[in-house]
Amino acid sequence: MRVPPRPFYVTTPIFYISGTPHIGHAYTTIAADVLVRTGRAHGPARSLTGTDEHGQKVANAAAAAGMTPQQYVDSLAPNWKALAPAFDAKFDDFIRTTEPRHARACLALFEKMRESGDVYEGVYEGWYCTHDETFWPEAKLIEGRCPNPECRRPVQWLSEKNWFFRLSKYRDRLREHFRANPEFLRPQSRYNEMMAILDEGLEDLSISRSSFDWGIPLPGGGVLYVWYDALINYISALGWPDDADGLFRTFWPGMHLVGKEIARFHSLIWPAMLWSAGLPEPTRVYAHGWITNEGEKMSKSIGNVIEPFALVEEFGADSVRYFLMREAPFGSDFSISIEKLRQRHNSDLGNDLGNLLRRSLAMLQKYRDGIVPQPTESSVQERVADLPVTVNEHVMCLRFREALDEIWNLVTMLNRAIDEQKPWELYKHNRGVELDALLYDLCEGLRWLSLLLFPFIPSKATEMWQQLGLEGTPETTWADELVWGKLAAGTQTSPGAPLFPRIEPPAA
RNA sequence: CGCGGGGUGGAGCAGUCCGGUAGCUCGUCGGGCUCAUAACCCGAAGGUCGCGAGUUCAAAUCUCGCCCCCGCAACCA
Repeated sequence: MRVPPRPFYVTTPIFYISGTPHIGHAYTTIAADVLVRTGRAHGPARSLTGTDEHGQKVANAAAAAGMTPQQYVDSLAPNWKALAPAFDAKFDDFIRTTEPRHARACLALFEKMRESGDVYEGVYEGWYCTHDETFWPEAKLIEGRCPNPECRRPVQWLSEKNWFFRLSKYRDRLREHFRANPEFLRPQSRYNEMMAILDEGLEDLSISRSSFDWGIPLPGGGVLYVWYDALINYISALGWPDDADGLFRTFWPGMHLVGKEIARFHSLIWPAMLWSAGLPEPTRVYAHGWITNEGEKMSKSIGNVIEPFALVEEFGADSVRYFLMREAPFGSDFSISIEKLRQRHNSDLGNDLGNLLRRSLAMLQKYRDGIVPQPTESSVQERVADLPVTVNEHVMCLRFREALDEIWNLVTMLNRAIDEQKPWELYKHNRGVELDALLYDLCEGLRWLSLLLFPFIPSKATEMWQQLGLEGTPETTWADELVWGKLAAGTQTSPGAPLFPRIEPPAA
């Protein structure tokens, strides 16, 4: 997989506002944040997240709560705005689909598509379950009732006049695009799935609704279908179509991070919409897997939902970020457990990394008054020469785990250097030159680690940076800073508290 | 024949697309070290890669058949 072009624009899905944030939302959010922070270390980069606020479900829930839909979504938006900061994720923009800038873009896109002759009026009808808000094909119905096992209510025949998008027209172009760009949709399993859908053919898509009015109103009546409206957020947030700030010009096309269940909307429908309006398709869609709790799907009814905010409270944002990025290959489903998270925290972060910083600075303190010495040679420099490029490639191709594996090689290398060279003996036998070389390698190696790890664990990486006595933060351009020997001799370090204090398992 | 994911040392997982000495983390056991958050380093034990057949000089990897587990139509990334 190639490194995507820059400038670099990455988005999370917009989250459906009437739910509550769970660990899966955090997963996408963190991945996007790691990506964009790494991107920013190399040049211009921009990130977007937000909320999806239209649709009948929202309208119903608002009515049930005795509020107008607008009051209702306003009351929920803060929950979602709090998600990213809780995980130390920083986004350049947060879009709500109820904002005027979004409505403007949606209507403009609708117009463009109509001008292309891809929008026509038709009748949308079928068997409808009011409770589930879903149309069911005749064949799916069970004894004339809703096939959802938890519903089984009678369905009714519904028929309304709506706008349709001629999606079928774009099948061949989509197939061609998929064939020519095997990296357009990742991972491979999703790509195969979409190809299979394309082989079967695409049906036109109803893109408006007239049975309720909580949506973006169309000039001739009715509102836009919530999914149609939702996808457009990726460009409405860039200021399209006016593009007064030049953001669209600079950052589009971008890359979408989504969950596997919405791969279809992002890799088939969305590109077709853009093409119809004469705009370029996204550079890439990455559909990651789901997180399960010890192998079981999280659900409220089972009662095994892992609350993201509680997790952060117990382990800290950096530990959770690290765990989610390190534990499994990005893309496939994986199971998390509190016990595994605790182990990663103690073993990788506490023992390997935190302890490395602590023991290194402690020796520097003891032998050299905490002042970075002047080195003569390095046993590490050559072996890390390729590290920044390797790590960047892995992250940009969403191989977060592999990136961390590479970074951890440096952690191990430094821990090993201490054991092999035994600084306490060098000190005892007055072998100052060798001691200085080693101590410098350790500090410089730690500085590199702080820079390389910043996208993953921003606040702890910054703490490392400060303990090393460095100015500013590790949020800088890699090309300038990841140069071996940049750490100035004479720097006064200031050792602090353990980076990742051990977390003991609950008493049995 | 609905769709999708998976079955690899005690646990959790890579590797499977592009066949060629089975790898990682944790755990266990033994050793080393004392700078450090009972942390660090080295070594060892432990696997017929779900089952069967086929292709091949060679199969965890390709082909066919079978068994088992888990997700999707629901609060959802």
